[in-house]
Amino acid sequence: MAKYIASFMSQTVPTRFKVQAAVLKALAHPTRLFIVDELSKRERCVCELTEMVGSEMSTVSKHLTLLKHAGIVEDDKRGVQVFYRLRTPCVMNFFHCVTAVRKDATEEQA
Amino acid sequence: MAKYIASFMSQTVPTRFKVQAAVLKALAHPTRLFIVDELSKRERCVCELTEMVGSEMSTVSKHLTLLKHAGIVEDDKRGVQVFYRLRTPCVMNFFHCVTAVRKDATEEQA
DNA sequence: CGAATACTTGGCGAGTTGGCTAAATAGCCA
DNA sequence: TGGCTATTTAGCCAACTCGCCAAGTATTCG
Repeated sequence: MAKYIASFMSQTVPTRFKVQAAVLKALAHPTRLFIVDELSKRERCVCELTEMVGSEMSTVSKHLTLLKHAGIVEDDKRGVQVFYRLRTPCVMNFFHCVTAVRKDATEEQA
Repeated sequence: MAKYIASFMSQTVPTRFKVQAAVLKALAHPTRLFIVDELSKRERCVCELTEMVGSEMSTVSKHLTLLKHAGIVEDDKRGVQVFYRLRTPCVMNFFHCVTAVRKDATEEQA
């Protein structure tokens, strides 16, 4: 039965959802959310973020690379340091909405 | 060095980011975004969603369970069918913002 | 009751993630 | 040049994800 419906659509799950999911996936990690939150205040170099996060610099660097590929942050090498900043302040809107979902859930759900 | 900074915070990456990341993680899948988009229009039973998605019902059911645990949808058994609907219409705000991030990224990035 | 429908759960396998350590790379300065 | 600092890359491994199929549960109906 699913086959008939599917045949009506060029793809069962449209590309736009894949693209959006990729962005959400990039944000869906506590450390990366923390980084994004910090970068919403001001730009930071990798070493500063590493201190704040409290894991290995290589790990933080990987998180930043991932955020960069998702189009969420951009980098800027100055001397020996690499500074990261948010590309889209809009990203911060997520936080309010996500909190709302969560609050709702904990209030009403068992 | 990271240890000194970390010691100032009760946790290096606060709990609120873990909670928010969990919600984002639940949304970070093409099929689940598709389902959320459909449910933003009207409630649907599992069999309807299964047809639209085009995978096994067991797979769709698992996605729905995951969304339910994240507090994004709620279910309602009526007879032999289970209807799902969004708990928070707010979730749809994500879509506009995520699209903005993506558009930005593809325009400016190589 | 037994059969059919709608759904959920369990288990398996391929692929991905996220942390670490170690090694490579890049820029600065003596 | 060599040495130091900042960062990225590579390689490893345990844990998790997501698809499928098969089996289990629940509700309706004859």
